Amino acid sequence: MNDHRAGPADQLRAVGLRVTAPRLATLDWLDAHPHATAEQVADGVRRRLGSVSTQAIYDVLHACTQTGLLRRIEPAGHPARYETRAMDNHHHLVCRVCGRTEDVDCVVGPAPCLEPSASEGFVIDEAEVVFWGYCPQCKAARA
Amino acid sequence: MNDHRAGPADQLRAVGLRVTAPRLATLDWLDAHPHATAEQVADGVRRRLGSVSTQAIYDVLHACTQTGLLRRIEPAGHPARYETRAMDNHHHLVCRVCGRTEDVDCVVGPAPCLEPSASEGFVIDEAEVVFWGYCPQCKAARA
DNA sequence: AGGCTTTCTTGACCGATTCAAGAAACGGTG
DNA sequence: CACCGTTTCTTGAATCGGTCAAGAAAGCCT
Repeated sequence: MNDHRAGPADQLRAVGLRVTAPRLATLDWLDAHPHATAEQVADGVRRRLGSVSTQAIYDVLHACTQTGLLRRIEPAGHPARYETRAMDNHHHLVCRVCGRTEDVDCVVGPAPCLEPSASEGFVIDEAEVVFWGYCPQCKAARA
Repeated sequence: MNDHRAGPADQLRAVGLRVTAPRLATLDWLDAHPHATAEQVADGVRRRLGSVSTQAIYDVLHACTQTGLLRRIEPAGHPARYETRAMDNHHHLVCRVCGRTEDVDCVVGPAPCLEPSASEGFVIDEAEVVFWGYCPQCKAARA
């Protein structure tokens, strides 16, 4: 009834998507490897299923993103990354060099910087916060 | 001595870049048309100078971004945009449909959401905030 | 099991941007 | 003020991440 702690198959059914091997493998892989790129997901899924087309991976990621099962993050200058933590709007910490991405929970209480001063007639529905910096590895590599 | 209110030529000299027609035209155009894409900059520059290679535009934008004369914004799913307001870290309001971008001054006092809760060993040097929504035109078009 | 619809495979294609080589232009110097 | 070395611009090809399109295969409702 609820999709809290529901397996990937139930999650898919809950949003009206068919249950297929590429989709299950993608959701499983992303649960274990958050913030993976499409290419990394493809690698992981193929390791489990054998041959799967690149297009299928993109289709799966797209379908799951649109239905809210996945969240897509697109850090400037890096390929898009995906994560299963899609419902809460937490933020991200991104390495400028390698693109490594980590979760950051909301900083200033529940709703962070939402509500800008002047909105120019825009209808705003999301405030995205990205912290930019250098991960430990890349920081060490440039010294 | 200071580059406050200095013309584009002085700004270029101040950061050690040669003064060339494509650079002056680019900075002028962006002063008048903030948040323009590379293509829009190319159009504007060509309107003033005649033929200028696309690569030259990218080189100019790159050089000026690296030296701090320009700031590059890269909204997910849209081509990069550039602006001359590079020094203060204000934020942006982006239309999901057309990519139109507007400035938003800092919301919660001077330093907004900087300093995340857990930083995973990262060295953080910037907090980027993007407000996503629909501009008046695109909002009207989908009704 | 049948049949409609969704999803996957294959392969071409795309936009935005970058790389690489040589020609042209800037600007400090004699 | 002409020279020369370095920076910048031109030309043309290439790259990356991702999308489009058509048909084959598979899911799932009855």
